[in-house]
Formats: sequence, C-alpha cells, structure tokens
Amino acid sequence: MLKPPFPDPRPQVAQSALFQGLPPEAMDALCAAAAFKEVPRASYFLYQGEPATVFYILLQGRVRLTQVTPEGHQVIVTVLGPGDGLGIIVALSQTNYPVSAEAIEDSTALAWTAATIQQSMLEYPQLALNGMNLLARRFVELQDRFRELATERVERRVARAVLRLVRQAGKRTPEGVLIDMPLSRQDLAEMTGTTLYTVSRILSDWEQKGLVSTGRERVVLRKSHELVIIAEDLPEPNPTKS
Amino acid sequence: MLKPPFPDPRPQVAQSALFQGLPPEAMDALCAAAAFKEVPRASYFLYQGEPATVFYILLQGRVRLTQVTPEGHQVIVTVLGPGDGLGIIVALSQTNYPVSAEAIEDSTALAWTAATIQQSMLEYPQLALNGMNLLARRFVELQDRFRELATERVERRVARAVLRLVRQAGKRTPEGVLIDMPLSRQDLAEMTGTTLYTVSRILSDWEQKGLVSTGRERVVLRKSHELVIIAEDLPEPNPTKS
DNA sequence: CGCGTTCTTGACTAGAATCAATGCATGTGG
DNA sequence: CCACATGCATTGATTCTAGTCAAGAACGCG
Repeated sequence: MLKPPFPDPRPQVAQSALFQGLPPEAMDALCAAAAFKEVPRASYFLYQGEPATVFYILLQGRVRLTQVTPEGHQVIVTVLGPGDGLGIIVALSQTNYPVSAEAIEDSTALAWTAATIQQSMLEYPQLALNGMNLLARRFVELQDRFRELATERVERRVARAVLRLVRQAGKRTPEGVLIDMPLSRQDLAEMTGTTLYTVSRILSDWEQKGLVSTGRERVVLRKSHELVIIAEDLPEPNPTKS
Repeated sequence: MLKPPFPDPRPQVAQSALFQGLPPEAMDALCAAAAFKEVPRASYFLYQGEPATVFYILLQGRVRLTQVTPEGHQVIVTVLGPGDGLGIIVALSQTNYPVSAEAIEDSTALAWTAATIQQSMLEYPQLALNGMNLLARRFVELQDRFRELATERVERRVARAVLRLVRQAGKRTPEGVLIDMPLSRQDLAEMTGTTLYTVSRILSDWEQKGLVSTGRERVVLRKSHELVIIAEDLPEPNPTKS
C-alpha cells in the first residue's frame, strides 16, 4: 500500500458518485489522505470476519464480494466495478467485514482508514450523504435479488444474473455482447443460489436455442430480447395452442 | 398527520439510534420540524412504487415491509419496531419506495419530508452518520438472509425466522416465549421464501416434538435450545448409529 | 350461530440437488 | 512439441425436497 505521491487519482476520483458535489478543497484533502492499493487477480482486498478498518474506492478492475456459510457454501453477493465503494460498512461501525472481497481482475483502489473517513464525513456532510446514497442503491438492489431468490425459478434467476452482468460488464463483439470478465458456471451458481450442474444445463439449453454462446469461463449474449422474455416471464410471442 | 403541538416525543426519540450523539439544539430543531402520524393496524405508511417523500421514525407499534413481484407474489423483507427508521431511502435519492410498509399493530411515528431530513443532515453531520449506521445494520442483516435463502433448507430458514422474531418481539409467558405480534403461517412463509403449507407442516412437526406451541396467528417457543440446533444444524446431542 | 379466515393434512408432481462418469481446454514440464 | 495433470464443463441417472392442488377442520368475529 503506497503512500502519496502516486499518479494523481483525481480525474478518476471525480467520477465516483461518492465525491459528487464536494467542494474542491474536500477532494484535495481526501486525495491527500488516501493510500493507493494494487491487488492482483485472485487476491483479496479484505476478508469476511476481519475487523472493518479500511474503506476503498475501486479505480480499476473488478471485485467480487462473497460470503461463506459455516458449512463452507459460498455465495456471491455482488460484483463491483470502477467507482464503487468497498467496505462502506467501515465508515461507521465497529463491526467486522460481512463479506470477503476478491479481485477477479488486477485491480487498483484508493484506501482510507475508518477514522479518516468518519472525520471527513463530519467535516464535509455531503460526503456522508453521498455515502448513504451508494449504500442505499446497493441496498435496494439486494432487496430485489432477495425477492427474486424467494419467489422465482432457477432459470429466471440465472437469466437475470446474466442480464445484470451484461449491463455491468458487457462489451460488444461481432459474436454478440460478451460479459467481459472470467465467469465460470460455478460463479453463476453462487450468484443465483443454485448448483453448477443446473447452470450448465440451463446454458446448454440456451446455447442450443441460439440465445447465448459459451466457453470456458465465458458467456456471450446473442439474443438479448429472448433472454429478457425468460427473465421477465413475458408471454411467448408466437401464439401457441395450449 | 398532525403538526405540533402533540405529546412531546423527545423522551422516546432520544432512545433512537438515529439521534445518538446529536447536540441538544439539533434534537429540538428536529422535533419541531417533525409531524406526528398515527396508522392503525392493517393500514399502510407508504406504498411500494410511490415517490419517496417522507421519512419516519417508528415510536410505537410494529410495521412490516413487503415487496410484491409483478406476478403478485409477496415477500416480507423485514419487520420493524419502535426506534427503527422507515423509508431511509428518502434521505437522499429521487427514487420510489422499494417496499410497502404496513402497520401490523396500531402504530405511531414521527415524520419528516425528504427536504427537511437532507437539510438537517447537512447541518448536523452526525445525523447523516447515524443514518448510514441504521442503513448499514439493515444491509448486513439482509445480506445474511440472502445467503440463508441461497444455501439453506426450508426448515432451517423457518427456524431462523422464528428465532429472529423471538429476539425482536419475544415476551416471557408461563407457557414459553411468545412472539408478541400477529403472525400467520402465510407471514412466516413470506419471510422465508416458502409456502404456507410447508410452514404449517414444519410447525406441526415441531409442536409434536414439544419445541413450540402454536395457535391461530400465534407462535410460542418452548425449547429454544432445540430450535437453535435446527437453525444452526448442530450435530444431534444424542449419539445415534446411522 | 353462521361466515370468513386461517390452519391442517393427504396425495401427487415437478423442479432441482446429488452423485458419478466422462469429455474438453489450458497450461506445464519433460 | 507432446504427454500429462488440473480445472472446468457436460450429461445421464437417481433421489428428494418442497410446491401444488384439493378437501375439510378449527377458530374467532360480528
């Protein structure tokens, strides 16, 4: 973890929702107080259960938040990208991190200690409001996924997960829209509360129907419209006798 | 919705986590700006999908937050009690309420508009920190339940829900610990992502084993230890050959 | 006392988990 | 450059949890 000086992060930082509407001197102060952290692929920013002491803003890369049950089952709570906050929990409470954060690509982030961030929030209240905003957004999304998990079938949950990932990390290619990150069947299973076998069957099925094409840790969406139909359970467009 | 004057809420308000550590003049200002709202059992504070404009702190009663899917399935996201914040989302964003809030007992609350609460947070940053704190607590709880739903069997989920409710609204009686609110099988089903039939079977089973006694919209926990064993899947205390 | 809820129970079904075997890529080291 | 080890993916067979549907019982309210 470097102390300043390091490449001036302000251009990137200015984008992040956390810093919107802050007076310039606040930005300067925060950047000065920040540390710079690089985490290579497959390494961790922080571990579930450790005392929450550091708060990050992701600059580059992608990070996935996971929880493990006492029995060892893993669940992927979310995947974060540039601009997202990591360990928001820290800003306030004397708790432990509720999740682990693993870089699934080489990543860089700015880091602050809990004390610093709290201090700054008291000094620049807009920062606290922005923090709440970030947290609230994530909260609402989690609520939606909770409801999904409680009420919907596996296939639809997987469809939604794929659409979410496309929105988050989609990249146009001649083939279709590629989900631009390593994404195994196991990963999808852990995002949707199912097993890797079931995900594999579902993707095979979709592939046969031409909706996606898949490879090792790779998913390309070809007919997004039809996937949306599955995700939302719209009536089939072709009129069939039942 | 009354404007002041109404019974001075300060004694109760002072308890709420939202107001900890605020200077006294802040408390005065907030109480002066508050409106007082009474909602009888089975009526709603707010509805999912409406623009989020009002923020509440519950003074008395119990409120349940529900989400409905487009298909009409309902999910109970949480049950709130006195001191909890309702519509925290409001504090910041131009969004709609993500859930509906129904009073399951006659309830009273203090109410602020979005503008007021934002204003106050800018003026008294500690208020914003406290708000984040509330939100973060709920966030972590939701994450845990999400993981439960993704990885655990129905019986265990129901066991956990019952234990949570006991913690939240438990009341000692000669019979055991009563969950002191109306609680139907349907409600438990909507909290745990299952059906009322399955909940009924599970409770019947537990009742036969003497773990609980139940009635119409009533659950009394008799042997909490054994329910914990189910909830945590500890090994059975009696050594059995398999 | 009748009516509307809520709850119970049984029979049946289906969706998805589990288990097991095998096939493919990918990267490694001889 | 090929053989191999490893990790990821596919597929089939089987099991089982929990959902669905249907009928009726019990409770509490007006």
